[in-house]
Amino acid sequence: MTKGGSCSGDLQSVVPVFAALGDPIRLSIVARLSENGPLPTIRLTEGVGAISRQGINGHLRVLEEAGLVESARVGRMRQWQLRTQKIAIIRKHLERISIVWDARIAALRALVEDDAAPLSPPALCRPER
Amino acid sequence: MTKGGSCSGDLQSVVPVFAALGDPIRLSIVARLSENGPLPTIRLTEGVGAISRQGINGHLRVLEEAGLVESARVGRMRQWQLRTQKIAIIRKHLERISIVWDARIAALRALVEDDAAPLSPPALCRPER
DNA sequence: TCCATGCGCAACCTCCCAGTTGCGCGCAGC
DNA sequence: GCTGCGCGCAACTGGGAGGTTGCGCATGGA
Repeated sequence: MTKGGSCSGDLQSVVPVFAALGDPIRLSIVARLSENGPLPTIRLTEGVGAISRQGINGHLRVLEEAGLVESARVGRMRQWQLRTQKIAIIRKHLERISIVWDARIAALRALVEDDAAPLSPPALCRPER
Repeated sequence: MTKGGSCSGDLQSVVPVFAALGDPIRLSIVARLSENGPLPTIRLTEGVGAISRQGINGHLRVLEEAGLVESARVGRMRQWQLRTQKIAIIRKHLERISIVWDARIAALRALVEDDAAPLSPPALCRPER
């Protein structure tokens, strides 16, 4: 578990979130929930071309297990709504990756342009073994 | 193409980016590139337990097609480095989804608490048909 | 010149999952 | 009561992604 290496911490825990968003149907579900507010399953099934209710249900389960949506029975239908917490978490991870990378590239560029001794490459984490 | 509905615009174009990040190996590759700077394929193969070079190569191709990394031949090895542009794009999409949703939920909550007429639900996009 | 290294291409295999279908149940409305 | 709508569960299936193996080529160093 913690053997994955690098100091990314719990980065691996957000893999299901990215995987859940990496599907056109699921991403459109998230977008529709964001724009139209909470919706029942049957409402989400309409508007997605040529896919059964059970197919949509499977996608909703994936989104639910990833922590991106939550649901509750309202009468005889199940209402789905977004949860923005996981989205905030992956936004933070992405921000960190961008910042660390840009800083590293800037440092490398400075090293090259200053023609300094390129030995001992800078390492924010570990020298990769 | 433009039939997908909702005013999400080019949201579907970032699906491959999320799909590329939705794999533990690929996400760890991105993290290692972010932390350790540009690396050749053979270096990325080490450190990932029990997977062949071709396996890593496949993942790198996926990341490349998603626009998350780019590569160049340096001598007899292929050097890989991050591209932060697509990361910035999906950060923007995620930010928008969070903001729109939170605003909508806040408006709904205000409607309920003010006990106003709950008819004609607010719609930032379209009333979902 | 010769050898080791790192990469690219192609074929092959395995297995997981997206999607369908069928059926039954619970709730809303008449 | 009865009927219809929306949902949940289970079994089945096809296709594609992930991974390996084998081979050949180009490059760098002795």
